[in-house]
Amino acid sequence: MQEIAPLHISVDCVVFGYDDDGLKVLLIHQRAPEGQGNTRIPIQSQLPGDLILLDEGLNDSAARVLFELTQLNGIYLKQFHAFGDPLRVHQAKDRAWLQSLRTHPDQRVITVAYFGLVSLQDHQPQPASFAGSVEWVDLHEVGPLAFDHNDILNGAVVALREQLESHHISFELLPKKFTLSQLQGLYEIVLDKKFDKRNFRKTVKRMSHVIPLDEKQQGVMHKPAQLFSFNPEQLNT
Amino acid sequence: MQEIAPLHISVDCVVFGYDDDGLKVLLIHQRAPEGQGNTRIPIQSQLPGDLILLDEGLNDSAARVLFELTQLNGIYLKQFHAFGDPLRVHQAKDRAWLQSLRTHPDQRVITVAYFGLVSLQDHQPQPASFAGSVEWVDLHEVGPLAFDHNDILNGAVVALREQLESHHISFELLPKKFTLSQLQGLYEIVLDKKFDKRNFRKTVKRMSHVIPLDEKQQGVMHKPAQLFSFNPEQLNT
DNA sequence: CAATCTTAGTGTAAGATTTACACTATTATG
DNA sequence: CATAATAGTGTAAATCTTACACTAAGATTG
Repeated sequence: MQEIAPLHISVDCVVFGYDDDGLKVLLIHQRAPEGQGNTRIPIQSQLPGDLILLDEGLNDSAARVLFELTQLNGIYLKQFHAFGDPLRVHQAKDRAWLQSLRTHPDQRVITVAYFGLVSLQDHQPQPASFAGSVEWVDLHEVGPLAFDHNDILNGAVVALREQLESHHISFELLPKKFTLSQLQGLYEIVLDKKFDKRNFRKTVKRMSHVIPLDEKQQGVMHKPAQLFSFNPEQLNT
Repeated sequence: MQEIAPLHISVDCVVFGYDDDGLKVLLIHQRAPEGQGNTRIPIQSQLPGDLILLDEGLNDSAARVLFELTQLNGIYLKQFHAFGDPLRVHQAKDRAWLQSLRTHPDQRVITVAYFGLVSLQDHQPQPASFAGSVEWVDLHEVGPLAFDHNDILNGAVVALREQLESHHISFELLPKKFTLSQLQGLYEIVLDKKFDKRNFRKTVKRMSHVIPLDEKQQGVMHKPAQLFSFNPEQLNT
């Protein structure tokens, strides 16, 4: 019987953050390891991710890794695809970084990718990481990333679009109390498509999981909007 | 730096086969290994799957493993989920089988699951396998499977339902030339839902990738139906 | 306190899509 | 040539979607 060499498995998280300013992704800017002046490591950005532990489930691993790298905790995380090209971590631009970090830098790594959703108003927007600086980057301003992380990001955007309407996940990106204009803005930015205000509101009123509150927006220099919230009881209808 | 033990990775394939008789799944019936009378191995059915090779991409691996186990070749295969519960291959019912088969039977295995689609009329319906007998089992008659394969199967059914309408994959399950009644029957069985014949046909006529042929059904003891085919050029519209 | 700025909030009519529904047509068979 | 079995077709009502423009409420400024 053929002996099969074992491989490494990682998780990578594409965390989307939303506020009135737009849709962001959480990236880690690699930091050159200290005391290694000899190797010139090109500094790149990458998605938060790491190898999974020996007895850890995939979902648990994604939550742990994300917390360790970014301090984000308890957010919505959903697996969307496994990436396993044998050469996905073997491009020249990535070798030096891996050599500074891993005991087996040439080992093939298969990654299970998750997308996560966060309201930037309800979470600290600038978490810090020991592995490098962490920042929210506008989706349209993401440049070339390490490894195959641009592919992973693109896959996450597709998954987000597909699930926004079918899976009632928009509330993960909004503050607990939100206005209908915020909800509409979210849809417009994620789906890259304009909606008519009146028609959008008609549609929302048919959704039983969006419930109006007896409360108004405060501190805005215009007519304050009514606030709404999602009813978690009805999210799976 | 913490040393991370490498893990095993497998692929598992949920192959759906369709004919006028209904929707089937391809299962492998485990065969007790020869010359090992001492261990009582409970014989179970399972999905075709195996460990991936060291330098093999995930999609390639799924195609290879499926071919090796079932002789099926060149069929539509799509990844839909990775299953990684640390205990997914460690239930009592599965230990004996793995011990007869693997050099490291206690090693954790993460599996990347694919669903496949096949027209039973266009493929040999009873492929043979060295690992055991292979059979098409009606979806409603699938009993308890080895490992977590019932979970994987359920996930595949959900993925198939979600993608049938949005991704134009129905033609993978039908013969190259098919009648509108066959197409309707496929939708009814996969989505578990009845359609009105006239309304269904109106909808299909709006699909530019379903093209009528100048040909009729033969050998049926009733009015022969017109045949249609899918235009692969327009499948991504 | 009046004027202005800014976004919130609302209804209707036309067009498009979806739904419900029943009979005739064509071939094979006995 | 009668029967059995499925193919194939149209219309009217109901529903959903779309396009579209003005008034309302509060904050700010002069």
